[in-house]
Amino acid sequence: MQQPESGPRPAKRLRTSEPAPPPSPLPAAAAADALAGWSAMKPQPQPPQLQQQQRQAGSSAGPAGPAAFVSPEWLEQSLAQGQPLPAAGFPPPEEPEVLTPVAGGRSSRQGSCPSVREGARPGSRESIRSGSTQRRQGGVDADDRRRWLGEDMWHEGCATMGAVELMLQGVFSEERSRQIGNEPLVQALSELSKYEGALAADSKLEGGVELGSERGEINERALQYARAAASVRACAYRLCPPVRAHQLPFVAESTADKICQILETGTCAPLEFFRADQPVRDSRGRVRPDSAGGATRARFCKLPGVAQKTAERWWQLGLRSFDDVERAAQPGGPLAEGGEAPIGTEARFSLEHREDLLEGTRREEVLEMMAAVQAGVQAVTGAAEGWKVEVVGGGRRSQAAHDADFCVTHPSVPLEGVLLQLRGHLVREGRLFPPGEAMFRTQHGRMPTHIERLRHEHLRRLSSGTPSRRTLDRFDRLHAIYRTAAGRACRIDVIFVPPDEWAFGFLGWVGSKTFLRHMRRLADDRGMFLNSHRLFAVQDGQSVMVPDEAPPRHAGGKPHWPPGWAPGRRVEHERDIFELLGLPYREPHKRDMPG
DNA sequence: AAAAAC
DNA sequence: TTTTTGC
DNA sequence: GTTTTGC
DNA sequence: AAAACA
Repeated sequence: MQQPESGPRPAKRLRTSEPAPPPSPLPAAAAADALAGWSAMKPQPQPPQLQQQQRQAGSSAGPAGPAAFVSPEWLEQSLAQGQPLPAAGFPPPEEPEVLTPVAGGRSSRQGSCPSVREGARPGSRESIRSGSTQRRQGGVDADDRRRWLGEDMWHEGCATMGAVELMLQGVFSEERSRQIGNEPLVQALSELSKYEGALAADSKLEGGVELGSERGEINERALQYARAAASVRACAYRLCPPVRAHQLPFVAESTADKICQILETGTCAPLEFFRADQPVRDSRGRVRPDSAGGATRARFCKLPGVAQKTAERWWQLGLRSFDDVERAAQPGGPLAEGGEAPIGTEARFSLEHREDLLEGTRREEVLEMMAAVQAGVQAVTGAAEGWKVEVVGGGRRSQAAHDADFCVTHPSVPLEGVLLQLRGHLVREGRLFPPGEAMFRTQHGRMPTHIERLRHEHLRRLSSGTPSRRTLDRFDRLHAIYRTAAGRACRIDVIFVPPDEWAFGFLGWVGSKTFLRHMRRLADDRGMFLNSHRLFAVQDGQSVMVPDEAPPRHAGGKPHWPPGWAPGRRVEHERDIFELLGLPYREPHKRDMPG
């Protein structure tokens, strides 16, 4: 009933300090070490047939013309949407998906206590028993929480915590979710999130009318689907219809409906519209402006150097495939020099090398790049010992990664300027495509004074309540394209993290994005401020570092040292950050919340 | 926020 | 000035 | 009912 | 779209 990974949390060792990370092994050994977790993971097994069904649906696009057969689901969903749906996603109901009732005996109570649930729509105040009895946050009752989380992860506190904290008790592993049988649903919700994300172009003004969809920069729909996808991935039992609202965190009526449709038919209305490049409708049945071309625009966005704006522009020029874009970039075309919307250097390169870039990075390529970074920092600093180069990002969480990310540190060599030297070194060695040819961006020189800036930002958030623009981290970073020995082009990111911020930087670069959002929200709920550099709290109107200058806060913002912690102990490992936040530790491969 | 492309 | 950049 | 949603 | 808060 304890958190399986965190071990006996209370009886933690009490250390003073051990400032220096262990010296780094030779490149090859370091590589093997960093990737040790991979060997435990198996190559992708077969996705269930649900996915094949979905693929087919996507390929034969087009709205429902004079369809020969109309399935009940098609009719139902078309009516719900107020418009005819693309017929592709609604095959004749020859054989309804084999969906056994919930596995493993946990289903015993499923649907068997309607007394609480039937009238328990959030809309009806009936569901909230005058507040006194076990007022639960997040709408999910204790039984549902327990079934969702699974017995292994469940503990007393889970019954009453907020939804964000509850989510962070979960295990987010694609492998686990696939074994349970929920991964196709996760993929469908994640796909929806990506389509929404690709639309996020600032549609503030159009024809002088505020469309009001975007407040600030967060895309609420993409966020919502990402949360739902994460919630499903952590679900301990196989979901099968009917899925009730509030059966799992971040799934209420609307999402539960879509989940049921996906489980029953393999798809749902918005998914089919996106896949067919058709505009989707909002919950009130109105066509959402600028929502056409979801599938194509999301595909364009996969190229480094292409994001929402460029994807939308290409779509509006009538381009529907990479081949179209390539033709348009030929002399005389709209994307050529002097044309209507000339293609940028980075996008042009990405287009040319799309076969490499879209395939993702293979294990051996990650190892090759890591060895090159390791050798590079040794060469440019003359320090042969002590460098730590770790794989972070998706490559650390799972086997599949679209790029290679590395965090680099050294216990004693100052990191200032090393990034620029490394960059020059790798270009001279012919390993990086040079600036002007491909993506080649660096950020450096922001580390001096960064702590004071972060304190300032922390306080500004508190006082002004301004949504305030986001601040990315201030580490020296390189974002570029690496040329492997075999001549393949791979996206690479290198991040220099000072040793005293290692745990925070590592955590922030391992992700996942959705996981970090939850962690940072929890810190906020606790009255703290977490970023890739530090954890902060407020004391006497000052921004103070946790745990160096003040104890962490717990529920209600109360200062409290967790078991094993006392003034003087410093954050050295990722696990320390989980403990300060009162969370069970999760290995990187269990932080794979989909986005 | 800041770099780079425009 | 606009667009993209990370987890 | 209103605000927040990551940094 | 959902949760937390007022």
